[in-house]
Amino acid sequence: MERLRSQAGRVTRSRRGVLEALARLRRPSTPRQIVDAVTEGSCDLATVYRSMALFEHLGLVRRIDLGDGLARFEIADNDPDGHHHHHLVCRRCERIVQLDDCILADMESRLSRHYGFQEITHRLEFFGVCPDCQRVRTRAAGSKEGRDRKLRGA
Amino acid sequence: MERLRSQAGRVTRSRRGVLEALARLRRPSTPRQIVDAVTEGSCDLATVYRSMALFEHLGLVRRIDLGDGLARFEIADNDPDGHHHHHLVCRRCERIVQLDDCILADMESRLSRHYGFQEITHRLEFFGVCPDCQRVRTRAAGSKEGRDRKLRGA
DNA sequence: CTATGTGCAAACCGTTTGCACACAT
DNA sequence: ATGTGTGCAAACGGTTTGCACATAG
Repeated sequence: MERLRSQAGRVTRSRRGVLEALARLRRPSTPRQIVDAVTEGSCDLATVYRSMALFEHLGLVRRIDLGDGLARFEIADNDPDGHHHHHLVCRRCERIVQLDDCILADMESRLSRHYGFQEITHRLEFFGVCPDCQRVRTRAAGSKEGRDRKLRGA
Repeated sequence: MERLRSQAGRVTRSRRGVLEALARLRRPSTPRQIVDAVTEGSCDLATVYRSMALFEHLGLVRRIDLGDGLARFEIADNDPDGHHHHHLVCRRCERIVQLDDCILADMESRLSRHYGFQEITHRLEFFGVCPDCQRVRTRAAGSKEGRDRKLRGA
């Protein structure tokens, strides 16, 4: 929030609401989920998109792509840049596990050496069926909110 | 093609054309690129989507997600199932390098043991700036076709 | 007071679908 | 002959944008 103030951004009710909502959700969330989670007053979808663009730019938020065509965002509350993580996502319910270490740094430097590419980054997600969903043959076990799309695995 | 015939699918001009086009392109291609590459006669976008869905189901084609919101497909000419690969994609031009070994199998089994997830798969892509594009400060070096969207890196 | 942010509605764009016609078998 | 596939155009759904109004500074 101070980050905003100092960087020539205005602190509005919407922006505060959106950021609080995202913090409260405490998981990678879609713009739709975010508007629904805003408590005081309401907030337009367009505003969420615009805020997310801004926050991402400021490094307050990270965009996650799970390959189902929906944008997801999560708070980048860890150290600003040095740290990123990947996810283990249940194909049936919404469960998402954070994986906190990433072993791909040396992979990247090897690729750089081998192919001459620079500024290499990566995108890595794992998909599977979580323990709860293994028990319930058919459908999601964990959460109650409506499923949107099936996640296609790698 | 025989795969189609045997599996209760009809061998039509469109399907042949689409598959040939994809083979000729020899890289992960968007539906748009595929229609444009069909030589004999023309083919509707909808047909490409339908054919890709079918071919993917038959294991003839793989769907690639590079995170720019466009579907891409590539021929799955390698062995049907045991083999998959990842990509190293230039953020500026269309260059895509195939990475032929995947070191994540044991990572998956570790995740399975640790979190209890099953049927684990993954999605892994690397992004960077290819050697040619490093020389040309501003724009794509390699190919001539119009850029659609910038690829957001991991 | 004024520049920035917001809501609303329309535009966009890739993808999917309904339907009547075409064609492989 | 007939059931499957195709083109066309409309529908869809997430995201983006234009514009007039609201508001933080």
